[in-house]
Amino acid sequence: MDKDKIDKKDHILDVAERVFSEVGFDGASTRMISGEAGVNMAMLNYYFGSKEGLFLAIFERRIAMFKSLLVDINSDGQTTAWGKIEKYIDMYVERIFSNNCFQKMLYQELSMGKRGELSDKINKILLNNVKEFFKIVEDGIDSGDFRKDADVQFICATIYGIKNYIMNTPYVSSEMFGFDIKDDTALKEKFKPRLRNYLLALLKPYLVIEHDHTNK
Amino acid sequence: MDKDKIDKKDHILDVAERVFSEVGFDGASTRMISGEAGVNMAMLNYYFGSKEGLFLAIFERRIAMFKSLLVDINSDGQTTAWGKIEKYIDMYVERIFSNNCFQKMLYQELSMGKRGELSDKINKILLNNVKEFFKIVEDGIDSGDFRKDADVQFICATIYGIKNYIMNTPYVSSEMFGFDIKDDTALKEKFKPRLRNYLLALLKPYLVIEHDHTNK
DNA sequence: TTATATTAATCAATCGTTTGATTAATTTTG
DNA sequence: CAAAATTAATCAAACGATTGATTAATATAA
Repeated sequence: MDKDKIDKKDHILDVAERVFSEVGFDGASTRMISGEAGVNMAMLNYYFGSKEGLFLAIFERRIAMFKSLLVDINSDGQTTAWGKIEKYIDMYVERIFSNNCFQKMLYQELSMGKRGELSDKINKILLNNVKEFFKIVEDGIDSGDFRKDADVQFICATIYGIKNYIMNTPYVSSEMFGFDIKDDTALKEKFKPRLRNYLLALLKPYLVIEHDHTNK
Repeated sequence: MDKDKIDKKDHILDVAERVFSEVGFDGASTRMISGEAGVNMAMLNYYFGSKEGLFLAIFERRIAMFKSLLVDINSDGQTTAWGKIEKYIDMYVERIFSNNCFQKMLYQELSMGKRGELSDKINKILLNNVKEFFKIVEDGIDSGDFRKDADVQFICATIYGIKNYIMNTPYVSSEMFGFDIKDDTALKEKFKPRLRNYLLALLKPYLVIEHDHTNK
C-alpha cells in the first residue's frame, strides 16, 4: 500500500533526523541510521538515493512544513510596533520547541559554512525571516516608537542566539539553570515561558522610547 | 634542536585547529590535516598518538593559555556593579576574537553533548567563567544597583549566544550585516566595537536601576 | 504475471593506524 | 678528538576496518 511506504519513509526521516542531530552528518553512518530505524541498509539508497539524499529529504520535509505556517505579521495593520515584536517573539518561541532535532541539524549545517544548493536554500529562508523582523523594527523606528539608534542586526542575533546557545551547550546550560535542558517536558513548561518573558523584558527598555506621562 | 620540534608540533596544532573548525572532527581526515600541514601522515600519530590525541592536544594548549590570563574581576573592590559588567564584556569581546577557530571547535564539541574526560574539563572551565559572571550580577542585585528580578542565567546566555550565533551562521550574518563575517580584519575593526557597544546598551537599561539625580 | 519492496552479499574507496626502513641528531666510549 | 652506539625524526607502503553504495536474488502485492 502507498500509505505504508510513506509511513516507512517518514519513520526513516524521523530517526535520521535524530541521529544526524546527535552525531552530525559525518559522524552518522548509514548502518547506524538503518539499524536504529530497523530497516535494511539498502532501503536508504532505495528511497533516498544516497546518504546526502536522505539528508536533503529531511530538510525538504521541514521546509515544506515551514511554508505552510508562514504568517505575515507586518500585514497586521492594527497593532503597535511593540505589539508586533511581542507577536513575533511569541511565534518564534512557540516554533523552536516543536522540532528540536531539526533545529540542531540546521544549525550544524549552517555553521559548516560550505556553499551548495541546500545551504543556499536554507539561507534564503532564514534571510526572509530575518528581513521580516527587520521591517518590524524599522517601521517602529520610523514611527517614532523605537529608538533611532537601535541596532536591528544585533537585536535579531540576540533573539536567535540565546536559544541556540542554550540548546547547543546542554551540559553547561543544565548546570546553569538547575534542570535538564534535554528533558522535553521541563523545557516546555519551565524554559519556554521564561525565555519569552526575558526577551520581552530585555528588548523593551532598549527598544521602546519612554514617554514622560509617568511623571518623574 | 628542541625548539624546532615544538615549532613543528605547534604548526600541526595550528593547522589541525583550523581544519577541525572548518569541517568538524569526523569531517577532517588525518590525510587532510597532514597534507595541509605539509608533514607526513605518520607524524600525527608519532606526536599525538592518535587523531583523538591530536584533538585533545589542541584543547590542552588553549586551556593552558586560558589559565595564564585569568583575571578575577570580583576581587576588584573599587568599581561599581555596572563597571564590573563593562569590564567583563570588554574582556570577553577582546578574547573571543583572538582565537576564532578554537572557539568554533569548542562550540562544536559541546553541542555534540557526549560526555567524556575532555567535555567534563571544558564544561568545568566554562562553568567557572559563568559563575564569575553570576557573582557580579548577584552582587549588583544585593547592593541595589541592579533590578531584583534580573534573569542572571539568560543574561549570561545573551552575551555568549549573540556572538556564537553570528560566527556560526556566516552567510546569513554576512548578508545581515553587509560585510563578510569571515574576514578577520573587518571583524575586528567593524564588528568588535559594535558588539561591545550593543551589549552595553542592551544590558544597561535592563539591568541598572535608574536613580533620579540625573533629572534629564 | 508484472511491478514494487526487501534482503544478504559484495563492491571499491577511504578511514585511522602501524610497520619497517632510512636519515639526522645526540650521546657514549675509547 | 674521532669512532661507535643510541635515540629521535621522518618517510613510503601497507594494514585491517569501516564507509557509502550496488548487486543479484527473493518476497510481496497488485
